[in-house]
Amino acid sequence: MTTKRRNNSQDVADLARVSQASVSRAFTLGASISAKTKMKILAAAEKLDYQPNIIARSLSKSQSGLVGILFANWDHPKAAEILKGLCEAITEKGFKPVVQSANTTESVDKAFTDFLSYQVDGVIVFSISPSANMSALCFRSNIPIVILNHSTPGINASVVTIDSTKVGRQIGNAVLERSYKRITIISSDAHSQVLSGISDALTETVSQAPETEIISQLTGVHGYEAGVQTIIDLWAEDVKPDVIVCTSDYTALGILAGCRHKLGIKVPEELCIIGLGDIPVSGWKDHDLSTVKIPHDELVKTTVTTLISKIETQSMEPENIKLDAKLILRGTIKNL
Amino acid sequence: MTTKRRNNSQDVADLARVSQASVSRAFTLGASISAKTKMKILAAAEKLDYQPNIIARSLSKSQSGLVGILFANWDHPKAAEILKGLCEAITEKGFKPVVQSANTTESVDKAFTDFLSYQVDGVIVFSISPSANMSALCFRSNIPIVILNHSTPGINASVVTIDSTKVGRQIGNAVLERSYKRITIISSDAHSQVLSGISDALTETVSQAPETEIISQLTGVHGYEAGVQTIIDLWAEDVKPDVIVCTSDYTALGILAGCRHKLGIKVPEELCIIGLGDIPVSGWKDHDLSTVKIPHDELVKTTVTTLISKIETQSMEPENIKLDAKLILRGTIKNL
DNA sequence: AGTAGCATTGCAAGCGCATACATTTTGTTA
DNA sequence: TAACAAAATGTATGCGCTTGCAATGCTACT
Repeated sequence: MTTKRRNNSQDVADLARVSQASVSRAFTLGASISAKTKMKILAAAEKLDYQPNIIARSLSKSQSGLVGILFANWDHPKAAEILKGLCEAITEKGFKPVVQSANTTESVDKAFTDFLSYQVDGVIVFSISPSANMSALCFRSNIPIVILNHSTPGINASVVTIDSTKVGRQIGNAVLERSYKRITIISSDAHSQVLSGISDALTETVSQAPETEIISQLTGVHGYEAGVQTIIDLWAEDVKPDVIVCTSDYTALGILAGCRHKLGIKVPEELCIIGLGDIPVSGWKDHDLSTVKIPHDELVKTTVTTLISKIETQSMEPENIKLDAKLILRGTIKNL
Repeated sequence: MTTKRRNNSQDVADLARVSQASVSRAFTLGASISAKTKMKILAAAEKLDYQPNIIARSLSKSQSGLVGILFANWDHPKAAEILKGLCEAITEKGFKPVVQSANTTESVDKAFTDFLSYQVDGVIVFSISPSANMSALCFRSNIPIVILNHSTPGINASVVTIDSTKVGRQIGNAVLERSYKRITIISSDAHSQVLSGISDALTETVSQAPETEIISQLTGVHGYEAGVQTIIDLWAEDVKPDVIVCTSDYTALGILAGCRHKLGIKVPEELCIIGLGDIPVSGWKDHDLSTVKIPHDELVKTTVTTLISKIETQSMEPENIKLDAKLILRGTIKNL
């Protein structure tokens, strides 16, 4: 079967008896063309199944209309929601998202060179940071980068995150008000921007109250099962905080389950548990977990808006944007 | 700031003192070029941050290397996993995924025309079907379509789904073996291919056993809260099946919670509950829900493989591929 | 009627790369 | 060493579109 060529603007031009340039103008918003010939051209285009070839347009305008999304953390509880938001916002701005999955250093670099090859007009990175090399390369190539939910110093890119310092203070205050004393922090990712923000602010806040202290900080604990095991281990080692702050709801739920079903620890009387993320399950009656609601939607929109504005103004100035998250107090912390 | 042009193959050619064509060859696998000049060119390219411009390559080869993904159902419990799998498999095959979100008829059509404009080499559609118009247009344009997890008759596209008929029979047999008699089917999406397959096969299977029947079939019930409410309503109306088959785990979990916490119905003694999807929560001790494990990974890989092979062979022949799903019996059905 | 001034259209030159074809270089064999 | 095949390289054209510039058509005004 001979693959028949798609119709191009010349074909339309021939049918409509105009020049190829006029066809181009008919499909360019605000171009100089009379209503009459435009009609004629659109009719011809319709007849020929013609759609402008964006690849060719990209080439001649030297901008692709493509935005690269580098998505690292598919296990994030809101991964789908976030990616959906990114894609929709990008589309709405008249760009198209090209999605790459990557989490190792090499694959991230590979993804970036691919993006460069595809002439993306900008890049959004979720939950990971590009290498210094790549961010420098993008900088040289005038391709703005916005990083969502992660941050590495010394990188030439804008960053959008929650204000984890504020969150840390809020947690600290909530805990103090309820006279909890001994705190343990459990996180999955030691290098998380969010963790260090919360951890620092929490430390600072509680250190001002007598007899209050952070007795331990565990890292690399990730997921429900790990949570169950962790609380069992802690109690076995006689490390008994009365507050556990967890940078993941799943882990927090595991800890909660361990307390209730394995150890018979009374929550919130004996132990207060605070998660992070407010995944739907956390709100279910069965669990009723105190947690931090992260304004994902807002984060996502801000990320896209920031990137597109940089693309359009050709600005490579890095910005650092922090949005407020909200502490939600449910059954796993004492009522006041 | 004057945006400096990215270096192109001519720049590299000049630096390496070769022709532009040779540069092109240096970056084309299997092209006729000596190792020596190739080295020279790659060195020059390195020095100039040069990467071949894929947009230009696409134009001259008239194939973009882009695969459109039309993603409709972001609420699917495995949405992230599925999209990740699609993106990674596509990338691995040397293509790039362009993701569009769409669920209304108009937005789907819009997404398709966008895909056409971007000259995608193929399209994957998740959980929705393109309009007859669009699928015909793609057919005319030689752009193969593979639909994952959905199906509409009379569409010129390939389809990859689970073999829901088999699942229906398995459920039917499991239920019969345990002497449950009265069945209710609850689904979110009345038009789901999966639902009708299961429903038909289940009906057929149980109809061969005396006194066994499907007493009711509810549609449009979606999510945990809806599940809770549904079971309450059923009992209030005195509609009391002893098996509930649910085409969503979330809904099934809601029903389970309603039974245990609101109505005091004993599961699995008085009521058997079977979900669909095997989301992680279903496996947790707290719930231990019987369900159907869908081989998402395999579905995804098959989808991509099928599409790419069609792209490469220029085949527009629709295929209908069905994969086996596995019934997982846990605590919400009686042990044998 | 003549013409300035503007809107519309056509013409042609790229955008960066691939590739058919022509030409040169290399390697092989008698 | 000559002669020829094969490999490497160069030349030139086209992919489908945008856009600067030139040519044309139209309107209104003197």
